[in-house]
Amino acid sequence: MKIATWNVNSLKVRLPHLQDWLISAQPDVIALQETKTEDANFPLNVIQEAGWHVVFSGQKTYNGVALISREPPTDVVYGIPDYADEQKRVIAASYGKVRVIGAYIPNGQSLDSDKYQYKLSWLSAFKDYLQATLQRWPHTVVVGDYNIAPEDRDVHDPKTWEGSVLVSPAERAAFQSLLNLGFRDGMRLFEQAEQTFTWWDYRAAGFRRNLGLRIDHILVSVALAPLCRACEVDKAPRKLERPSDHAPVWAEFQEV
DNA sequence: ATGGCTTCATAGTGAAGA
Repeated sequence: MKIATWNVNSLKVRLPHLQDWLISAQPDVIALQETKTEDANFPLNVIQEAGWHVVFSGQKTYNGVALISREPPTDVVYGIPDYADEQKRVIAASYGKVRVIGAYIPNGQSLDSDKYQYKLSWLSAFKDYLQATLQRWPHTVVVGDYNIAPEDRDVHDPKTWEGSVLVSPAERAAFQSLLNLGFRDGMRLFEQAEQTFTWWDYRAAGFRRNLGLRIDHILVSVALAPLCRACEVDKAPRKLERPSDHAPVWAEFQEV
């Protein structure tokens, strides 16, 4: 079973890239973030006609998440239960015994911003949600754009990023507290090349110079981790014309 | 160099992203 995540930065713009990637990578489930599409405008027919199931939760201009799958989803849950949030950032579903949560964690903007406080409280609610999810579904993967680079080795130039969002001690502590619930950082289950990133700045030729961050993650529950066979970034879509600034990340699992 | 580029909403530019 292959589970992937991709911040597409507008599904409308990236639909051709997504269609190509679904064919070339053959994921069983892919979580999308930043669809930036109201549900009424979601390209449902295009995806269904290509043979996929899809559930989604979107809004105008910002945010928006979706889960595309080969098999139909069950027990679909939208948002974080009991956490009022107008921003469409979370969607979850089961595929057989495997629970998949797709998330677009807030960016935070800057350390002195209200959005940073929103990010930290959001992460607190998300943690409670993951804890409850694990109790019901031991085989859970939590994928998406976390907007957190967990360690300095996940940052192209830690000095440049010091004092910014995505790398602050509080954000990194929140990420660690998610792992402490009983998850592994999927990519860290395997050897990765130095300077392996999932996002590169559009500006200043960020991708060509590998000025990136590793902020898109696949968290694998401890029950599922022994079944994980690989976890990698696919940089190929980032090289296309008019790419998303994020690359897809995928993990392969032996059947549960 | 607090910019660079890209998106959306708009019909000039501004907000936001990371």
